[in-house]
Amino acid sequence: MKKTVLVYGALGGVLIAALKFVEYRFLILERSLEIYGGIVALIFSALGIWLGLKLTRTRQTVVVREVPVLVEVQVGAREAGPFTPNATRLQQLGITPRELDILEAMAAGLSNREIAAQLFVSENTVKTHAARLFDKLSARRRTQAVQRAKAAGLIP
Amino acid sequence: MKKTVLVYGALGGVLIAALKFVEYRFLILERSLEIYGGIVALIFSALGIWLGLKLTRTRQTVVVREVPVLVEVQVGAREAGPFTPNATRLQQLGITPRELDILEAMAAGLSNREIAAQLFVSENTVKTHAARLFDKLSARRRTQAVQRAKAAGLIP
DNA sequence: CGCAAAATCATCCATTCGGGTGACGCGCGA
DNA sequence: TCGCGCGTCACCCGAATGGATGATTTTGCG
Repeated sequence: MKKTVLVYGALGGVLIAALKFVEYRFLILERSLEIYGGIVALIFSALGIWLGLKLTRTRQTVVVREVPVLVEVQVGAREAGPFTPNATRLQQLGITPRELDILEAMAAGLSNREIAAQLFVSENTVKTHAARLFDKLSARRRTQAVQRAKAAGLIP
Repeated sequence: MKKTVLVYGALGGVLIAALKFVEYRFLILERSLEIYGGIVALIFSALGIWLGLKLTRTRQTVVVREVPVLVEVQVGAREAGPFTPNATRLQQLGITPRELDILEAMAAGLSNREIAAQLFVSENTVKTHAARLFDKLSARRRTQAVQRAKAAGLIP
């Protein structure tokens, strides 16, 4: 909600400026009021449309058609075997093996408590590992951490 | 669709009339140019924004023709073009377009508050959508929801 | 038009997360 | 042997999240 207000505020500012500008150029002409209004209206509706589109990008219409899929295609050269995390990136980020454990469990959608139970440690321990992970991954939430870890190739 | 066009047409007419009206009333006043222009600009930018949002909302227009799907494994989702969520599964789970929005934002690691800001709704709304999502995905946590959504091919 | 689904917003409450801090033990290498 | 990295655990506190409802508005469709 605050954002909308800000947008409108900025819009207002631009508007005033534009008005001042246009005003000086058209003030000479006599019957320019309609033209003036029309132009302003056009400009601003275009602007509005553009703004609306801009704000809600990636809103592509989903035209989906189900096609019978018989065989799964191994698209990329994804190895069929077990996933091996990118060791280079692991070292770059300074992520320890234990932290990787927590990361994987986290990506599986487990809560701290469940991770603790699975790894036979206390919930507090999981939390410290998690905190260090967030720090190293520059994440503030676990979903974000998972997302970045996936992007970095640390987890499948 | 035709209806909407008609509505827009009528709206345009009304606006023109309103413009004329306002014009005559303000023509007497001397320094009304800014006010007049401002009003017009405001109206039309608002209209434009609304229109833009409206137009880009035509998602889900074409729905699926159900085809028996035998095997369907979403392996290593290579970005071979824009991702299209599995509409069949979407319908099976009864997930609405808006909920999908929340799901995507959630997968991107955003907090409820951030999602609310991005989609221009209140945090409470995001929470209700999220709650319904958890219900439909049988998830208890957002990480779990994301994980299952990925597994179901709902998100990249 | 009128219904049903979807979307929006709200409130209350319990749980979970995340941040910060401090501490202890173990193994390894300088 | 000492320092250091790593793993472990604890406590506190504020913020975020999830659950349960209820309500209203918008929208799509017959």
